[in-house]
Amino acid sequence: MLSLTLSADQPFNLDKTLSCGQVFRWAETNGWWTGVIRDRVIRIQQDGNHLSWSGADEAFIRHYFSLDLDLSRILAEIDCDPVIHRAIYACRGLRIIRQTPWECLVSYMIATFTNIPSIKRRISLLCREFGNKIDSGGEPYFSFPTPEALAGSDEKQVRACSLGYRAPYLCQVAQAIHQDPGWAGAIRNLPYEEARTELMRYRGVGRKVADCVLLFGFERLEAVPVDVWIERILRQHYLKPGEKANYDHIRRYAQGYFGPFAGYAQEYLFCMRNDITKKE
DNA sequence: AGCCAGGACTGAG
DNA sequence: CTCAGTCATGGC
Repeated sequence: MLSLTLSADQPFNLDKTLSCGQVFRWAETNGWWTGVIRDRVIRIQQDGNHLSWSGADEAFIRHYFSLDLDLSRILAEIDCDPVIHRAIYACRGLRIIRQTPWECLVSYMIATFTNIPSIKRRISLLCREFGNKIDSGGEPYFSFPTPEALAGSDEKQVRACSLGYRAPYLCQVAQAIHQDPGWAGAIRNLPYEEARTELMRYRGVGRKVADCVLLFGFERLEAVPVDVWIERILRQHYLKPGEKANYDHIRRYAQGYFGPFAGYAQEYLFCMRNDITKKE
């Protein structure tokens, strides 16, 4: 068991970070979060400014949770109105996790046109079916399937993970990336708009999925994924009533309004989606 | 029971 | 370019 003490000027909230819907493979049981990263089971707990965990070294934990970023400065920069201010107050310490591009891409392809509990369930089935079993004493855990494992699988078997019409997209992207191991490096070297266009060449990857992958998998903190919730929030609190605005209008508005860390603003607003949207 | 969900694709205008 | 129809599934 390892531990570290967070400095006072470095806000971090483990619960918000793992429960806000950016990652889908962590589960909490009486205070302890358990997740699988690469081939390792990680258990972690926060008690005030104290972080305790097993399954990884400190450098990995700091990197994964972006503890090296000056979050106070980022939050100060996006804190431009009462709506986002309230979200920052409520979710302070939420950090955007550095996911691996492959897992992030597949996860958000699965995340189209569904809800978060279903996404978690489907990814869990996918790992159980195509990942490697990890012995950790108690219940079995499974690693995320490699491109190779998915590329060589039967589409029907993939579909059986409740994936529906997404199954052929997953098989295709797995084959493409298995044949092109340098895909992530190539995208990492491109400017935002070009990286986005490149990601959208994969079938099943549209604007929203591409923005999620850039934000959560490639550290493009200016990326603003616009899902139905973010669109609702922006229309209700930021855009003019009835303003005609398609995806890219809304995305660019948020990027211009919140600046280079607009992705953080997006995630804080998403975290507050149930409190700041009125249903009618 | 029916509506909705971290959308993408296709074809028509 | 916009717009509607369609896609497969489960949560609530």
